[in-house]
Amino acid sequence: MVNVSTSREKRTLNWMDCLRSSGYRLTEARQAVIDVLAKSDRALNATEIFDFAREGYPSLGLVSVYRTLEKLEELNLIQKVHHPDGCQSYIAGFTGHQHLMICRVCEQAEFFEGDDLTPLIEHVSRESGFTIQEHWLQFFGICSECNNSATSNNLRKKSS
Amino acid sequence: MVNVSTSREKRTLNWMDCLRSSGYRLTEARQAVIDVLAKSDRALNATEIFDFAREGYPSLGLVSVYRTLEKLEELNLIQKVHHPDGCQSYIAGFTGHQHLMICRVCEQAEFFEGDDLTPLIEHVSRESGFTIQEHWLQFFGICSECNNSATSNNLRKKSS
DNA sequence: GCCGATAATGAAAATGGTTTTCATTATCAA
DNA sequence: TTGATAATGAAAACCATTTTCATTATCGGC
Repeated sequence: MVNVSTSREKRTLNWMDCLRSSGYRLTEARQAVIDVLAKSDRALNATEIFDFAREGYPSLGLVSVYRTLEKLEELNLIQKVHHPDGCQSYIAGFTGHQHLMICRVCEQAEFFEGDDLTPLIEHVSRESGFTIQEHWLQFFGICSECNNSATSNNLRKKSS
Repeated sequence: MVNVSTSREKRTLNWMDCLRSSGYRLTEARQAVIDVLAKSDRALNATEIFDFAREGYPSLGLVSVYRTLEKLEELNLIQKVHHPDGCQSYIAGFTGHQHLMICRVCEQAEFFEGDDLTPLIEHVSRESGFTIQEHWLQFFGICSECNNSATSNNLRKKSS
């Protein structure tokens, strides 16, 4: 179990290095986007990133948010998060392919390792003849913190 | 392993019964949409459904497609399929919650049972303190048919 | 079988998220 | 410092979905 917060502070610098060493320029707009995303423990959509980033860099354009997201995803620094209603958001990736668990109350996200999935994949693959190349696993629920405040406080719930 | 094609013919009638017994009217527009979706072995998006359905019922409006999808989903007759690029499509559901395996070549979809997932959910839940309420699992790969034609024919591949 | 309340329809307009275009600006290697 | 060009922000374009609205079709009651 790896919490997203791990070494969140170094991440900003690390990402900028990645961008530079991939031949991309280091601009203020990109830094503003990276600052927001690298520090967040929940997935954010383009508009949210835009709003947060403009607090520190008001001249930022929404287009630059999309363009930066594109680059960061291409470099595997962030990954897409899919929501049941179809909306997309982005969260800092840890390393390689990981699975997400998302709290419906505070929206905090945690990664978990999915090694235990291998037997299922093999089983399904054998039975169906499918060659499985990629998988997608997300859990939705209530994190321990929100669980606790719910028991002590008996309500407090966000929209579904 | 349950193939989507199971009792596909009866499905159209069954869905119309469901609609009626839920107090919805039986209209030509709805039948046109249902005909398409009930017979498809792959997930279709609203525009695809619209195009296919108009072959048999040219006066159909796109809005009615969306409205019918809404009702069918509400009655748990179809389920949403999420694609890596974010687009949404719909496929006939079998019963209750099932997981999907989607062929990247022919787009055919097959359901598989996910009972084997329970230990993983319990494990993650115990370690993280998360109460897991819902999960989402999709596999992407190549189905056996497309696997075969690929080996015999060595190319033939759709866009990623 | 007809009637009438109203659910459902299709066309057009509105909306909202994302992408494209383009002239201007900023970055960074030489 | 300079110059090629990557990156920017604003505005327009796009595209899927939703809303609005006047018209039409369904189906229970007569």
